[in-house]
Amino acid sequence: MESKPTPATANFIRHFIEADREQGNFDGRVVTRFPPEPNGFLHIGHAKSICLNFGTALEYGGCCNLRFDDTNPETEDERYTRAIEEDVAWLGFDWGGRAYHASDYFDQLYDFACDLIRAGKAYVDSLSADEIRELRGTLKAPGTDSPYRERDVETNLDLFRRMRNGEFAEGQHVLRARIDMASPNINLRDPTLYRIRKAPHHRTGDRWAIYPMYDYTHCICDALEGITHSLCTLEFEDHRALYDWVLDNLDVPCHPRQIEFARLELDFTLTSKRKLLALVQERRVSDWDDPRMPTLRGMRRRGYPPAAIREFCERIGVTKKQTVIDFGVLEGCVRDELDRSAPRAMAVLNPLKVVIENLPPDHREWLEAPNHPKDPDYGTRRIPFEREILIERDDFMAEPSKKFHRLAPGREVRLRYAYVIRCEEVVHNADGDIVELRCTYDPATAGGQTGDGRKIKGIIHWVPAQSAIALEVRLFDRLFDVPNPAGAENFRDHLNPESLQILEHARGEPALAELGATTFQFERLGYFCRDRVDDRPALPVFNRTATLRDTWAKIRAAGD
RNA sequence: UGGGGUGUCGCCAAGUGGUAAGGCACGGGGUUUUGAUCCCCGCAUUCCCAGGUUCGAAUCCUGGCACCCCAGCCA
Repeated sequence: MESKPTPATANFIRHFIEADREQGNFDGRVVTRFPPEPNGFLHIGHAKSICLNFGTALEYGGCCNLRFDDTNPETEDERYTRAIEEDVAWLGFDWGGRAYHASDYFDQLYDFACDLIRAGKAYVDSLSADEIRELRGTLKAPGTDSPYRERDVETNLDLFRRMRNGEFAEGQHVLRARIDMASPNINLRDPTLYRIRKAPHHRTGDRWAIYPMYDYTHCICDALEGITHSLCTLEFEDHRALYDWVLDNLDVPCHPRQIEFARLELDFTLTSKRKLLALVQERRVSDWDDPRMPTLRGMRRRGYPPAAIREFCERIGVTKKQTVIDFGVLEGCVRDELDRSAPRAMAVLNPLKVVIENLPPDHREWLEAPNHPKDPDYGTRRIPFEREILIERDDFMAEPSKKFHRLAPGREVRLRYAYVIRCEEVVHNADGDIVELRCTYDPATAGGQTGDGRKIKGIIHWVPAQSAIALEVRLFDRLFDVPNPAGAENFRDHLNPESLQILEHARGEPALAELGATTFQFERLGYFCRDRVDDRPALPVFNRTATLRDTWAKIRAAGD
């Protein structure tokens, strides 16, 4: 990318950071954090946050921490933590060993809560959840003070200690901030700080019977880690007042600035952990890393290079307005990156046999082809040229349309990296289907020349019939091709994996295996990922010659 | 008149009083042993609407309109 008119760090965030630096806030440091809750796998939406947080820190010479927001023991699990670390690393970011957990701070969080109680800023409420909701008021009507709001400090301290010791049942008490039940901002109507949970925590076991809430925890963790700019999504805008209230009323080392940005929305794509989890549990997909999943690991198996996802995050920008990004933008980034980095090979999806009549039956000639059209560092591979070859069925038309310049009766076409052939005869079976083409080749046309200077417009890919190996692959439609993303029941109709054979020319050739790449571009067909899906390679991205949708329709029609 | 946000090309997005960047998509042309890539060229007299201030407004003021978020002991 030569010019980057819209870099990963949003300009509106830069304004805040630069204003802070001019005023000497945070000693000019910039420290961010990526704070996932370990209750699911990372998806494309998280990639935006990761790129923003790490990108911003990098831009200002700061650093970015990884922090697991593990304050809800009921939904979280250690396996997610490891997966998240792997995915962030795969995306290309380094948290420099600073991987923290909110649970690391449980003791300090508890002490701070006691400080709040002693300052008369928090109290133990013994109302039920329903009663609390009742007294909270509505969007338009103010709330009402709890009858327990005026409990004295000693009682509160004692109750809170006993809550921690597990002396009470879940729901019996709760610790609340003492702010303002009449606040127009509902988050300030004495929000819950701690609730009783008897569930074991994946890291602290059964050491705790109470767990802190997000609003109380996040700001303190930020402060303790010396975070300067706490970037989060738009729905937390209303929570900023609470974020600031907690820090203003506690003796913490610093007061980070919370800045909100719009979360990613990609059309046709689900970015709701709940729905993705449902897909896995209902076996609509094989697992979280199924290539149809919009998870980072799904995309990895689909063949998306991490650089493409980073570029995507840069192209879409970061603002405060909620938008829907065209899926094509992501695909474009993937194609651009793959065009740059994917080794090339030839394969045929829907074969049509071609017999080259002026070649002896035992003919085998080794032709050399570059593995990348622009980068010689990718080396070359050798392809056997034989009397019988296979070409793509729709590279031949019995009655060519005006714009069609590939093979047709009496016409010539170049076999990529090989010779020009002419179609002399079309062989049909009893049903009238085309089963074979009889052609002749022009020995004078090696190396891209034609000998007599005639121009050949069409170039098609091919595979030697005897030497080629069959490879079963699976075709996948777009990720979550759902007209109405809200309706999960629509999935079934759109998640239709199909398998088919491709014939790869590379039997006995080490080229593909030795290149070390996971994704290859097959000439004029698209990009194939060699990562395994149900023991078969997945066929992921398509170039414009054959879009995924078109190919799908084609395969279906051919299969009927 | 509950509070908090957002409105610039089909989709993103710069712009912060000086006369509408850029990307994607799209259209046209050229190169090409992938109808790919690559390279040119085109693509908002106008910034949600209506008034106002100003020599000058997407940017300031006033009044509307539209859309999103908030009443978890989730994050």
